[in-house]
Amino acid sequence: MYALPPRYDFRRVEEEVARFWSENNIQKRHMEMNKGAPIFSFLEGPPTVNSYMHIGHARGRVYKDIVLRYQTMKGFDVWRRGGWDCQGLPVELEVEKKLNISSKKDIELIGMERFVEEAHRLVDYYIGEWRKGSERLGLWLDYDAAYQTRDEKYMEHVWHLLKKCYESGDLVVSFKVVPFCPRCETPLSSHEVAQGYEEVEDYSIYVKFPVEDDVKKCLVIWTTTPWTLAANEAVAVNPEEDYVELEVGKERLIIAEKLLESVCSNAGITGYRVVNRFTGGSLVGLKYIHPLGTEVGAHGSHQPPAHTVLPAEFVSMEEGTGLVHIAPGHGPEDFELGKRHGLPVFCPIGTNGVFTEEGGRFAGLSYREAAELVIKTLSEKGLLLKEGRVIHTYPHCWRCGTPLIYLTSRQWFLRIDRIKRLMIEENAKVKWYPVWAGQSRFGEWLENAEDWCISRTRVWGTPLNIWTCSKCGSTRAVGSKAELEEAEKKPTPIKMHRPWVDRVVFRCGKCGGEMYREPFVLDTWLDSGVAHFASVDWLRDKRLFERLFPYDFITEAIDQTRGWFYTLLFTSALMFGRAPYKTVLSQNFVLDKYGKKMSKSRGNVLWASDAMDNWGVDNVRLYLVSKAQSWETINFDPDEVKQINQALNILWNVVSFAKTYFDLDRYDPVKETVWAMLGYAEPEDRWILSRVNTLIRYVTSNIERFEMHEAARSLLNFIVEDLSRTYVRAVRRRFWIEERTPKKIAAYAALHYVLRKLLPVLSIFTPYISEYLYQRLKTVDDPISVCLVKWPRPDESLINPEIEDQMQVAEDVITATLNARNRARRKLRWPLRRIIISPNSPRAKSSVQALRSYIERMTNSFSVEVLEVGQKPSEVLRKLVPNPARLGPRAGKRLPLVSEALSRVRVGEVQDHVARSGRYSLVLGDGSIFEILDGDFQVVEELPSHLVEGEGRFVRVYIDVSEDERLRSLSLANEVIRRIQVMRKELNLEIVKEVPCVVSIEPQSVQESLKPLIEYIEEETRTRISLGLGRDFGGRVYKREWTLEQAALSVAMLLEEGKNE
RNA sequence: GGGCCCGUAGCUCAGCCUGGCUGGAGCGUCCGGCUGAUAACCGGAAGGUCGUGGGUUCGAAUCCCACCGGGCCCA
Repeated sequence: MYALPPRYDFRRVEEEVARFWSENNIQKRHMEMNKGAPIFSFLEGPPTVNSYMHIGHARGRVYKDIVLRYQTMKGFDVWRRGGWDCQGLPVELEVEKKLNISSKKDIELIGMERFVEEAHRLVDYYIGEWRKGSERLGLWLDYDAAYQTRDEKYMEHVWHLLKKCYESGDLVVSFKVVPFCPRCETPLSSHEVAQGYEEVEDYSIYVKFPVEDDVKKCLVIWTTTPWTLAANEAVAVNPEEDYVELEVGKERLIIAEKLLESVCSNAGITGYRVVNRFTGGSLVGLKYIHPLGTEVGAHGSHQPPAHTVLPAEFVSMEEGTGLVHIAPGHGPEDFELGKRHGLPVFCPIGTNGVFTEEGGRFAGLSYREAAELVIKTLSEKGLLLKEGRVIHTYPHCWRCGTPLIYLTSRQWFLRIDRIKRLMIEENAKVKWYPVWAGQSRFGEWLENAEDWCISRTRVWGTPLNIWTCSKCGSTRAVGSKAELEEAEKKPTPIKMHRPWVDRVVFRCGKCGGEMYREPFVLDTWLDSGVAHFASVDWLRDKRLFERLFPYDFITEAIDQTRGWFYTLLFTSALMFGRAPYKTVLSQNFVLDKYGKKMSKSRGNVLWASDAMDNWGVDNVRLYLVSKAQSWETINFDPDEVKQINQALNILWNVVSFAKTYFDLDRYDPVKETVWAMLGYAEPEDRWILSRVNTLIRYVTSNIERFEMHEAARSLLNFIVEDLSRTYVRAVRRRFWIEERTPKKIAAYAALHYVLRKLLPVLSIFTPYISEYLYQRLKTVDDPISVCLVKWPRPDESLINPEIEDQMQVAEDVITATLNARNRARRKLRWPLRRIIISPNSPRAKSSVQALRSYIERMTNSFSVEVLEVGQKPSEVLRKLVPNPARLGPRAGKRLPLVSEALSRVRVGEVQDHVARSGRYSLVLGDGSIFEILDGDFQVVEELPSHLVEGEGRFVRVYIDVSEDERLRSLSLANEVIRRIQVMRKELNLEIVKEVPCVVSIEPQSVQESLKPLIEYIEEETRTRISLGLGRDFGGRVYKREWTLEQAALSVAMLLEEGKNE
């Protein structure tokens, strides 16, 4: 027997269900249940396996799972191969940590072989952890066939793409200023840079550049990176703007007119005089003395236009001095300007951020150390106008947090110009959720996208497949592993990873020289970016790809707009000329309870496994989904997760309640279907049957629109409000009926139907508890697991908007009645003689009439009286009260007499008379007559003492609290029943067990009044009652005494007959 | 500096697209009740300048503009 434990314990549920799934191979059967049906293809964005799954990852994975389960249940053959992103800087950093090393030099020291082996081991470990965690979370992907970006078969797709681009001219090498992380010693792509902006405090210095012909005259520049001054080659001005020459003491300073005030206040210049004014254009060509010319000797050989003023449109009048220091080696814009004017590209800093020999006096210093020395030197030379600090946003390495520096270096790029328009057009065809994520955000990003720097000077990654001849410089691209076999020198066995691939040497086809591999590895975003064709091994067999591509659905967090969403589109545009996905669901992050970003340094990271341990998989899943739209951030608050647990506990209780009575009566859901029992259905049955079907329709349409939170909330609301609060409350008494009446079975059928419809829908959100409960309710005709059920379709024939409307009114009546009872201190178990309902509208009236008996039942009233719309009960007393403002002046001292007379006359008569003739002659107590006019009085309504009012949205309810003997004894009987039930409960008796009881009540007269109701009490409590008789049964007795409103009650319950005493 | 999202009760969120009944819900708090689903459940109450200021309109939480605050993305 599948009895339900008394409380919902998620640990127990998860354990049992997980065992059931694994023993019956449910995951595989679920994934294969629609083989051959139309395909729904999903492309898994591969998580980087450098660490454990945290709650943010879990959120994303829950959305994936919900969609995949839904599409599966809808009947699609869902493609859901897993995938793991195995390479790249993040993994390297983790390996470094494990090996306790921290730089590229250290890697060379321990040897690349060892490093790469360790990387493999680390990846193996985390893949295992991620799979375990994901499966526990319920995300059912095809993990056995999961793609791994480190596999040679996978990497060959990257090579294939690059070779194609090499041949088409889309892959180019060039010198460029790129952002470097000096700690990781590798350049970052723009989408990596985009992820690392942080607010920091930096130097803010104003520096004087003396003009060569007139050293008292200085150009003033502003910079936040003093160390780049060592590589200064020019000063740029905006030729269109006006500049001024200031006299400050003996010096003359040149700055932009528009920035005059801000510079003077920032640099603390007072007492100046404007002596000259000219356009920026007139400054062009002016030669200046390099402020660090003597310290950095290389500048001696730099010929004009080096160290002169150049025109540049980008010079802004928003900040700085209007004169911009130009270091072509250290700034992208500087580089471009330098290229236009033929400036030397001077870059005296290595990729590790340390000045080289070219750096002269700064050689051997890190850029940070150099910055201080630069400031000191300038200060000594009298060229430092002002040193300050500024807080601004500056890009940092997205993985290690080191501030980036811009350096010139030789890098490999994928050119965007050929495909840019195509990408924009293709993106417009993609369905984005929400729309703005695609149109505004991604669209804007695409408009501004630049060439993609794909080379990285690291170790653990897909190697760049370009070999260059050491003699003549010609290059070749290698497109596959097999091609490596053609090499002149090669290791055995050949491996595609570094360092082995570096040992492959080709013979140059042009000059016969030796060709060595370009020592780069590739941006890891390129690895995951080719997943659309690499994950299905396109190179070896294109058939699968052709069935899946473009993918129906992908979903990742919003940061992937610039990451994976972008690189997928980029490579797909290059390879196939179209977008690789049709629908993108954008998600957002999980923040901590206080809205703070979770980070290891802050120590507030919540690991998915801890969350699952603490609050349960189902609770966490439902919480994450129901809290907000997927594209909004959520603050994770454990207390709120517990609320979800409470709601699921209510569902548990409902099933437990149902199951108890189903078993008791051997209810047969196969024969006693809702269709068979429909003729015996009560209004509440027809209502819940309609509600559940309306719900399914609503949930389905919300899922289709990716309004998952709305779907989840409507489910929760249905469980708590409709199913538990309303329906179970309504059918409880029917369930308690002892005989197997059709009306009871009709309720069983309705409840069984509702649960059987509900659980599969719920299972995509909370698979564990849904499965657990499904197991207790499924019939022999049902699939073995809830995960193998088809998505329920609403039974349109059961949808009945009319009864849903009517019930809304009925519930309103019930609430209003309970409200009135509460005020009148009339407990629900004390029956009411009658309630009177005054409806607000014809619709409310007809609803009340239709559900009259339901309302009687639920309010414990003998009768329901329905008035006309807006009508008051006839017992409402109407009184005339004087309006003293009007009557006072006229009646004077007679006012009390008038008041008294008004209270005596018949209200209707006075009203009619006044309405007809405008006046009424009032006979006062002293016999005199007083004329009252319209407006002299008001009509006030007063309820008689036996009526108490309660107000609802649709009705006003008056309860009649007057009592008679019959009502009183019934109330008493109910009090007795309740006490006996408490005792049964305390003894934990079986529901069906019948026990003998002695009930005695003081005073005797009250006990007498109970006599006719003994049978009723016996029926309700499954007891055999002796009233006030002998105190001993001669067995073991449980006895309790109670004080009721009007009497003292004592109940003795016989436990075991005939056992001693 | 530019783009996008958000700002409604103590907390978490609906409502806004398509202007109109007294701006809702859950949780929390307080009061009361109920009790064979029971570490549940029900009723009631308190609690809101709908971020601020303008504008459009007979009417604005809702549409428009500006500003303030928070977040994200880009410079």
